[in-house]
Amino acid sequence: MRFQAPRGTHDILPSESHRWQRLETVFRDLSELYGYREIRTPAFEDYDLFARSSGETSEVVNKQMYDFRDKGDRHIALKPEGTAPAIRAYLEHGLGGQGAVTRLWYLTPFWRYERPALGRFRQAHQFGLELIGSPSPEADAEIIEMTVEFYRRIGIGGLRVLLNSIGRAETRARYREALLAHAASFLSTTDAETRERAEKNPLRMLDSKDPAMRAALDGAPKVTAYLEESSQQNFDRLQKLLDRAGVHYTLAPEIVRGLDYYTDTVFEVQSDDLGANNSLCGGGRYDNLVQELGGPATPAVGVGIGVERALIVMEAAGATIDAPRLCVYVVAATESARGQVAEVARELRIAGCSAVTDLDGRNLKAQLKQADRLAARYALLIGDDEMASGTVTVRDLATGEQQSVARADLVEALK
RNA sequence: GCGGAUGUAGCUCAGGGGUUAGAGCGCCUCACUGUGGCUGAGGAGGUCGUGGGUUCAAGACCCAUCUUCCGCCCCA
Repeated sequence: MRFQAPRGTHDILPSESHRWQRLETVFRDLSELYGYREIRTPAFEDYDLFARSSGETSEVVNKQMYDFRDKGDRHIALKPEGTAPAIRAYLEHGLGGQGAVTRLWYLTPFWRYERPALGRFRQAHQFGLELIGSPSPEADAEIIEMTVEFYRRIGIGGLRVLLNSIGRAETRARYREALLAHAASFLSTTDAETRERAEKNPLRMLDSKDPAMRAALDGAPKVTAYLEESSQQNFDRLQKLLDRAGVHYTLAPEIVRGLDYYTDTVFEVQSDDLGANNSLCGGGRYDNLVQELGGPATPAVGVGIGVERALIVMEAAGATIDAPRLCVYVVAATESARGQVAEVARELRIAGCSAVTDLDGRNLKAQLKQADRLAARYALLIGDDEMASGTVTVRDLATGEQQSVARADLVEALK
């Protein structure tokens, strides 16, 4: 029996893990620059945490959760997103203190039971930012600016940043009715599935790919026309702040997001290199979530950035990341030198120089071949001659040039 | 959950009922017993995704199932 990784999951192999490491470093450095601190939450949580936060009728909760009963009959779910666990931990440990603004970042796997396609997996990863405790558009701008800066730093700038405001919960309820009323005649002629979906979440109609639906929504009221005064003011202010920060964005009334907890600002970054799943990241403001999860009324804003999707777009954009190179391969040119080879390798590693040696008694040629394959910068040859003279032969594997270096000077010579 | 394509060597793929299943790349050995890459010669490596069926005969045809890929839905 040969096993395979479960459907929709992937091994990250040595040939690509350095790309992941690079993205992680960029994101971590950026987050810390803005004063965010890392939070790590468990892989699984109480099922109800997600049911309550994302909305019982949302797709994620409805059909995409990996949930199960554990041996203590607890209803558990693998996390399908990162925000709810972060807020749960924030509340559980009183991170907000007496109303302080809290900045959190994380890197987390998440799980959704979906049919795999381009950029869509059953286990994926996301970088997340949560800025908790500020109602100001300045906070929204900070999150969006960081997101755009992240993409710039990994070499995929110039992406579509789509921005919208969906207002407060009450606003949205009124807007939903208006939208349903506009589409009523179309919905009465369409299939049951489409109708059901529309009634469950009318806003979803807005980003439908179905041409008939799009036609039916032609001339439909815009959510921005329903915004309350404070929402509109904040939205205007956010746009000014983004302009000032040099962030290019497009107003996109069709961006509504799939999770119920969003309020006012929502945004998304898209790319054409992702096929049907063109969303690179998604975020927005969620002013009711903290309270819904049992905390004090606390405004917050955040973003989830898809790691796999960022990598796909980087690949398509030709943004390459060099694999780390081995510094030296220490070769035993004669059998009697094997002890010395191990000793030299150990010294070099202490000095911070990566070193590999042959373990299986292979001959000189085979060892050099290994050195070549591992893309080592230098092969260090040690044989009877070198041992007699207390030297090491340093061979530059790119040029083939060799020079004899005294063992005492070796670390210095390799710098 | 629905639709389409797909699975043969480590990798990329050919073979479309008839001997012992092939190629390129990669790997190992030798030419070259203290020198990698280039060249030449030789070699290893396959339950043809899995299970059933049809047939004198199945890698090939049929059914089921799983994977991967793409689309729908949805989203990162």
